[in-house]
Order: sequence, then C-alpha cells, then structure tokens
Amino acid sequence: MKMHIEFRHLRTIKAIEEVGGLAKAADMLHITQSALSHQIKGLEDQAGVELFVRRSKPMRLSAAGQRLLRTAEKILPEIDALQAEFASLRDGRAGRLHIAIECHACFEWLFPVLESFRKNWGDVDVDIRPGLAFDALPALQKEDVDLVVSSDPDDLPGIEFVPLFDYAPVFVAARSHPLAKKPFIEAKDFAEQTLITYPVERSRLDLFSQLLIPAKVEPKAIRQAELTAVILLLVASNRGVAVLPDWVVREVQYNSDYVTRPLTESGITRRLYAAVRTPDLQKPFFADLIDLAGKEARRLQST
Amino acid sequence: MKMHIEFRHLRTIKAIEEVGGLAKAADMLHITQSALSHQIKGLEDQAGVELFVRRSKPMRLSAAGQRLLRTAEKILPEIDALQAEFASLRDGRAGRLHIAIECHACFEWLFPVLESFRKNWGDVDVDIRPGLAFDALPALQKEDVDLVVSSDPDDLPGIEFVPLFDYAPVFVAARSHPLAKKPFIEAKDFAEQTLITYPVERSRLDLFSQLLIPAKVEPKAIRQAELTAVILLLVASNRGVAVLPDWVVREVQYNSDYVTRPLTESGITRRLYAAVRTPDLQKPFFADLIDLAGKEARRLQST
DNA sequence: TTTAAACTTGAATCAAGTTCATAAAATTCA
DNA sequence: TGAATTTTATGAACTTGATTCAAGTTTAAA
Repeated sequence: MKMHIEFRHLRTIKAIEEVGGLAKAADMLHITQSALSHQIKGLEDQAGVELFVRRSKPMRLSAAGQRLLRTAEKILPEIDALQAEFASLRDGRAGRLHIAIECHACFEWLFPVLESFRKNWGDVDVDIRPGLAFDALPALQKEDVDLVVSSDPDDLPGIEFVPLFDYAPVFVAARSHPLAKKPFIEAKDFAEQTLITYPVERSRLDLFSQLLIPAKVEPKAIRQAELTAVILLLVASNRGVAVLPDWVVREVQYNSDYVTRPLTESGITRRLYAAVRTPDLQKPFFADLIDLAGKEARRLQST
Repeated sequence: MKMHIEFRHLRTIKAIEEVGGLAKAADMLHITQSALSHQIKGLEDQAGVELFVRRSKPMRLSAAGQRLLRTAEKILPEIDALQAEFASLRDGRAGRLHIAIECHACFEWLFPVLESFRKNWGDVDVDIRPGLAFDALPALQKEDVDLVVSSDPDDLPGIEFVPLFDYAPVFVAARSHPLAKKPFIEAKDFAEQTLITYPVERSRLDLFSQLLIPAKVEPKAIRQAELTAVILLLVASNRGVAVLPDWVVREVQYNSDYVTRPLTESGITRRLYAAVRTPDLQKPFFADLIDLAGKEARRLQST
C-alpha cells in the first residue's frame, strides 16, 4: 500500500487526539471507523513508524504520533486561512490592487486616496509598483498590475479605460520671469526657455504631446527632476520654467514666488483614466477606488 | 468535481512556478501534462478562483495563484522535515528519551550522563519528567516515558530491567553523633533517632524496605527534605541522621563534619536498573545511554 | 500561412480509499 | 471471574476520483 502523507491524515490525527478514540473521530470526520483504521495503518506502513500505542484500549499517540500532531497543528491553520482568503476573494471582499502610474505627478493625489481606501478594504493588498511607468499596459494585461493611471487611452482587448477627472496642464514660472507678464503661454514662448520636466520620455509629457511636438518647437534646454517639490524649487530660483497639472500648483498659485498661466489662449484640458481589466470592473473595491479617486481630485481642484 | 486542496496541488504549483510551464513541470513530477491540466482545473473549480492567467502562453500565476504558492512554500518544508524526522526515527538516529526516576538521589549522576549523551545524539529528544516518580512503570507501558530508573525490578510484560550498577545505602551522621562511634549500624539503632529522608513513601526507601520494615523498627521521628544538599546540612547540624547511596556521600566521607557507616555488619548492597520497553532495547541510543550511565556511576564510586 | 509549442477536453482506466460485515482485543460491570 | 460493552482490526467488495490516452483548441513563432 503506497501512500504518502495527506491533509486527510493530519485531520485524522488531530481529530483522534481531540476526541480520544477512533469511533468518535470517525463521526467527526464523516467517515467510518474502519476507514480510519485502514488509513492509520497505511500511514504507519508508509512512514515506517508507529503512530499510536495500542497496548491500552482508547489508543494513544506515540512519540512519533505526537510529532505528527505538532506538524498537523502547524499546517492545518495555514490551509484554513488560505481557503478563507479564497472565499473572501470570491465574494469580492479581498483581492489585489497593485497600481502603476504613468503620470508622474499622480503620487500627490493617489496617496490620500489609498489612505481612505485602506480603511474600507483592509483585506485588499494595495501597492504602488514603481519602475514600470512605461510598459504599464502590457503589465496590466499580464496581471502583473491591476490598475494603471494614464491619460492616453488606447483600445486594447480586455482593458477598460474609466475616466477619473479632467485637469489642465499649466505653465509655472517665477514671478520675476519675463513670461509672467503674458496672460497665456504659447508654444513658441518655450523656444528660448529652459524647461524642467519629470525624467520620462517626452512623448509622455502633456506639454510635448499636446503643444510642442505639433508646433515643432524645441525648448532651449531641458533639465529633469524626479520630485514635484524639486521642480518647483528650481522654478522659484529662476533656473527654468515648468508645466504641471493644475491641481499640483493650485496650492502654489497664491504664493508670491510663482505665477501660473494657461497654455494657449483657451487653455488645454486633459483627462485622466484608470485602466483596468474588464472583468475587474465588477469587483466592488475597484468601483470604490475609482469613486474615491474622483472625489479626492475634485477636492484638490476646489482648494 | 469535488476536490479539496492536497499536497499534490502544492507541489504542482511550486513546480510550475519553478520551471515556468505545464509540460516541464509534468516531467519533474513524473506525470503527464494532461494530468496537471486536469488537476489545476479541478482545484480552480473547488476554490472558485483563477490560479493562472491563460492570456499568454507559458501560463503565469495569477494573484490568487501567488497566494497559494506562498502557502505551498510555507507548508512543504514542514512535511519534508517531518518525513526526514521519521526517516531518522526509523534508522535509530533520532527518537524520544523521556526519563522518570524513582530513585530520588539519582539526579546527581543522571545530569552528567545526559550531558555527554546529548553530544552523541543531538536528534534525540531528551527530558526528565518529574512528578511521576510513583506510577512510573505504568507510564512506561503507556509510552508516556521511555526509561525508568528504579531499584525494584518487577516482571512486567514488555518491560525489561537492565542492571546499571550496584551501590550501598550507607548511614550518615555528624561526627559528634553518638552512633558515630559504632563500626556499623543496625536496625535497632534507628529507634531513638530522628531520620531525614526524601519526601517519598517509605516503601520506596532502601532503609525501610531492606532494614526497618523487616526488623519492625520505627524511628523516633522522621523529617523530610527534597534536596540531597539539604539533607546533609541537617545531618551536619545534628538535627538527625540519614541513609544515602554510597556514591552520594563518597565525596563527603573525608569531610570532618560527617561520618559514614555501613548498614549491618556485612553492609547492604542494592542494584539500580534501567527499565525500558523491550523493543526499545534494539535502539542504539538506548544502549549508549545505559553504557554511559554505568561508566559515570563507576567514576563516581571510584572518587 | 504554416509549423510548432502549450494547454484543454472527454472518455476510459486503474489505483487506492471507503464501506460493509465480522472478528479480535481490551475494558467495564455485575 | 465471566458476560456485556466498548474499541480497534481485518478482508473483500465497492466506489471514487486522479491519471492516462488520444484528439482538439489556442497561442506563439517561422
């Protein structure tokens, strides 16, 4: 009888220990006493070890049996926990929400959103995955991430782009900067400027994709900075100008160090999307996150 | 298809993750690739959760699948360890050696013995079980303990008494004590003495079983002390006399505070046994312990 | 488009765990 | 001490379900 250790055996050992006897354990496990007897015999054969002392009648665990019991008590809760987690995965109370953000400035509003999200959905594994700002959509398809924040919707199979909110990229410069005198900024105005941007390829910057590339204008110089705060610092000290989403600079615009101006006379408006896999849209916590994101964005813009 | 999580599934997940693909995993597990496909499908049905992403061709673990993998990596080593322990149990390198000592003074020589024993047999679970000094032999039969140190051999089924060494219970008194003048001590000498003993029933004390009960002599008073050192202290301060194994008082006999005298003219000799379950005698570490015990006893007696 | 590779599916097979019926052993109680 | 009861063991039949086989579908590569 070639048999190796199975969960069934662990449950059996635990049950026998608990109720002290084969017959009662058999009831508890919904099988016959005979089955348990065969089961234990088979296990003892395979392990080559006596698991029980049969000298006395309600049979008792031997030293080896107690060793097995200890393993059972370590392992069984692990699977129970796993099954429970699968259960809450099924009914949508748990899940994974790993987020990739193409939009560099989005950390600013994403953190407060995730903070409130975690209060409602403690069983959801939330994370922001840096390092795949590009290639984020393929990663979404391969289930490496579960949500991508992007402003460039694309018609991909199995991927849905849900609008989050609209924003306007605005020009930012030091108050003393010559361009601060203009009521709005045009493409050609950048030709003589040092531009400060996030360190990503230019096709993924609103200013280039929406204004400079169509107008075929090249800034005099480009300098890159990782953090929004650093960009603003450089702008304030007149090392260059920048273009940032309106809600990033909203809190800054009354600060006397900076001025903000619309791009073009009419202003440019962009829309931010949450890209998710279509089936995930059914999951309640996805809906909740998207809802929270919209609220937070509106809160920021109304400041 | 009603199927619940089994070790097979854990190994499968782990293998697929390792080699990245069903076919190669199937080879590793010595089953067909079809079997794995069925297996995973069944598991996904039961759990109600997608374990893999089949969008891409070498199929990849989904979030739920990664959760399962983590459990697999926690659980599988546990059983491997268990199996390994059973294996070394089989070939006698590991085991349990829980010792009960009927003889109260035996701590003195047992500790050094166990100390050397543990150097040779690191995988043997060694322990001294206090509290069952009486009923030790039934506990041995029920496998609650594995070895009993006793000087009262009994013909019990399945129990073997292996001689360890011989010793002599000797009389101990303060040098100033009146009986110190006698060359040997007889039963009737105790009639007027305060006797200091270990706190066990008198039938289990050599002095009573071998001398006083046959002679129908009752000491004037009995006082009990747990520790050998305390007994000697009381004797030294002339609060009473005691009877202890020769090897306990050997180191004391040249100390000017005490005198030791044989019991009866010819002296009394007793033999100490290790009681073990007959099949355990085959195990190598039992033989080693018994050997070590004899050596240590001889070392003590030759001091 | 064809070819190859990777996984899926359904029917048949076969190993192995369970049940049934009964026996053996130990414990309890009169 | 022996009968009654409880507890575990055993062997044959049965049943379940995991595996295989053979063929199909889907995806990636050529």
